[in-house]
Amino acid sequence: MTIKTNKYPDLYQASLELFANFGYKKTTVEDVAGKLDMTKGNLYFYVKNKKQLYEQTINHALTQWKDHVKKAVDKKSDPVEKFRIMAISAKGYIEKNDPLRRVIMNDPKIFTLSPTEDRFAETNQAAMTILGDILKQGVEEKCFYPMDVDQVTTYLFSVYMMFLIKTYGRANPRSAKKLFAAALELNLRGLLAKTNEENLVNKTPVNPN
Amino acid sequence: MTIKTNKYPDLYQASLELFANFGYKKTTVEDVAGKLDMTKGNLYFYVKNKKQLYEQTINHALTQWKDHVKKAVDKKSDPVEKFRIMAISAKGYIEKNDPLRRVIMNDPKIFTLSPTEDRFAETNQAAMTILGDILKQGVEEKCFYPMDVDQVTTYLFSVYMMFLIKTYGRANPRSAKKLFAAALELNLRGLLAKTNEENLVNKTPVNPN
Amino acid sequence: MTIKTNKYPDLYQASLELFANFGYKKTTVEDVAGKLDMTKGNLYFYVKNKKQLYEQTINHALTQWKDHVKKAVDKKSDPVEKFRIMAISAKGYIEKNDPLRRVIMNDPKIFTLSPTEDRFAETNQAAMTILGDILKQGVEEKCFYPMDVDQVTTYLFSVYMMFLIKTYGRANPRSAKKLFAAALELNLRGLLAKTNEENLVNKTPVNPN
Amino acid sequence: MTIKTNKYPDLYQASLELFANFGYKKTTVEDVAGKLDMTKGNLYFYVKNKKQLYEQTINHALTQWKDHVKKAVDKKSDPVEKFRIMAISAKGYIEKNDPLRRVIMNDPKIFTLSPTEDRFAETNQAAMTILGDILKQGVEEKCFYPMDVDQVTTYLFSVYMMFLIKTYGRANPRSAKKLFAAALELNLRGLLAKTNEENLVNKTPVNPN
DNA sequence: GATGAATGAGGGTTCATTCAT
DNA sequence: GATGAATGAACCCTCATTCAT
Repeated sequence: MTIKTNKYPDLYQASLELFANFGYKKTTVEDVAGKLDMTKGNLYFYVKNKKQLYEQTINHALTQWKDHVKKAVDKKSDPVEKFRIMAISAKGYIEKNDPLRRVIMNDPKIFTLSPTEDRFAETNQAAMTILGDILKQGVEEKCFYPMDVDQVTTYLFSVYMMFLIKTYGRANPRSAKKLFAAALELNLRGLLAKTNEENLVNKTPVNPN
Repeated sequence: MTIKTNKYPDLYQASLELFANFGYKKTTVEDVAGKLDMTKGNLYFYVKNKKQLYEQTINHALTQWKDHVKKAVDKKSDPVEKFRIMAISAKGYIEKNDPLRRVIMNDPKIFTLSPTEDRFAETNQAAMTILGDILKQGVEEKCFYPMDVDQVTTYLFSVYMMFLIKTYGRANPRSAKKLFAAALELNLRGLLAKTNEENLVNKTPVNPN
Repeated sequence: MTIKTNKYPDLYQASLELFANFGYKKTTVEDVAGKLDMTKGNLYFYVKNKKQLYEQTINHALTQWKDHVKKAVDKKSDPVEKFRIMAISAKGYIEKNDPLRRVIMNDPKIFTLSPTEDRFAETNQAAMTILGDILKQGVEEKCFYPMDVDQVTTYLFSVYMMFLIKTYGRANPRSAKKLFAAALELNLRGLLAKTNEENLVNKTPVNPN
Repeated sequence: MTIKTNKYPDLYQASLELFANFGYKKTTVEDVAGKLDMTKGNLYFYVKNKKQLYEQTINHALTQWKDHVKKAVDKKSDPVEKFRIMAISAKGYIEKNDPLRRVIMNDPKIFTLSPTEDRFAETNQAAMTILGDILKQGVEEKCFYPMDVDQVTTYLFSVYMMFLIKTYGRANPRSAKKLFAAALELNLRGLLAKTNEENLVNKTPVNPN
């Protein structure tokens, strides 16, 4: 009795890699099928059309990313710590998941600020909530300055995403690291209430690997 | 002697609008020719191929944007003022130039952090220099904290670009304005040396229109 | 001993409706299976292939139509009466059996005059015989003019079929009724021996409902 | 200086023949292009898509048929003569234009009684008008019985079309001829006012070739 | 400068049919 | 009897690019 194998994980992986390497247009449905050792026709048994294959693939990958960060953040209790660990774990994940990074880089609309035309609204919202909760907590506990949490959340989320996407995997990693550190410092400087600035002293090492 | 009318301005405008509306792939060479009341064949007299048409068009538009900001910045002398006016005039320009904004939104690679594969390296560099000079001056005059100017320049430049692109033209303008103000404050808070924080009081109105 | 339910009646009905609505080409085997709450694969247990499914379905429906007319005709004895009742009952049946009508409308080859390539030769022959017998009887009894019965049978049969198919179910029913009456009158005028023309006075009402 | 050759006549002919031989579905756009010694791509320069190619082709052919009949009818003045010559010339044309006949045979919807969904409404209307005018004239001149001209026109038109289409080219031509003669006689018998029945004596030979 | 026509290389989709379980 | 999966063969249509005139 064989275990019915769920083909979607493989499917999403193959698909993500191809879209990353060749972009949406140049990736053929036949390419994807070929990588899975199945025929074009059969691929259409699992997926409605090329566009949907693409969106499902990305959604799957984004969800995994978000879950990974969420898990890391939940281990800390201090907002500043949470903020740092969030930034670091998001960075760590995308550093190692190059295909996802490249796909996003080619399709900037994946992170839109307008929920209307956001094909991944749900996933993106869930991810933003992680950040929003940290800021909210920080403001309540007075370690962050009293800000308009929603606005700052939106801003920081979109900025971080694009920043991570564009920074890693390219140029030399050393300069990427410095860039990341500079950005993190700048933003934390901005966030902190003046009385708390001693927090700028780095408690969590930026690059844990 | 007849005045030979230079067709490129019209060409760039038509092209930009179409690429903005339909994206690179869906915009056909015939669309562009049609908008200019010429035939496909004739368009190839002016332009080598579709890709080059696209890049020339964007380069043209980016250069105009940069010149507009440069002109505004040169009118101020104080670094904080310069920083503010830079942010505001860049924002003002893109707010009114929707096609450019939409084109960039569809092609995130227009602003790359790696100069290697940057098709608009020259123009982007020139634009970044404007920002870099402001920061450098600010650090020298000790109104900004002593930072790694190149890193921060790179970070802020890319972050601002993407932020502007994604924010304006969509959602309601009121929320865009608030978002912009929050971002500007956050970044200035981060930049300012502690002794200068009274500068946070807004001297230049954020929204001059 | 379980009562094995014969699935063919349902199968034919579902099939007929789908072919009527979408035509042969656009009706997929999966559509038919779906309407019967079975899978494509299982449908192939009952039917050899799509083409055969189509032909069986039509043959089934044509046979029922023919039987209905036959039954009505057999109740009369006078040829003129028979002719009229034949026309009327055929019309009545098809008026109420819209799917059949639409299928025939989409596939004119169902009624071919050449028996060679007639996929429904047997059924069509049986139907034509009903008409032929009426004419023969009419000629023998001298109420119809002395004609070449086979030719006229063939002509009238095909003409009536196409006429019924094309007339009913569409446009407004009132005009259809008038059209039918005009056709019937024209043909009866043609058929009648001159001495019998008083028969044109309608004994059987054209529209008995 | 070469004369610019209009490619449409060849195009329509090639197209008509292929659609006649293989039907709409089985005729490939590539088949048509091949027959014209051009590429698929170039065919799309002349024609929007397959469906439109088909409809233009048929419309062209129907129009030619109609014109041919119209020309013949216009040479006569007596309604009975006109009626006969109309029937005969229509028959003669379709007898020799087998591709058109076969195309129509495969697509019964070409002659619809409902103008709504008639893709060839205009052409069909023009053709019906020829018949309608004859009947009207005949009624006015009292050689036809006083009928509802519109109804009878519609009936006779659709009946004749289908009859011609289905009769010729198939089976043996001898039986076709007899069938046609029988039909014509039947219909004329029906049309004639009683006082004019001597007209049934055939003045125009049925088969002039 | 301008045009109409031609080319050719794809790529996405659909579906009838089969078959192991 | 029934199912889910797999196959494979078509076919339509798009478009960037070229070029003779």
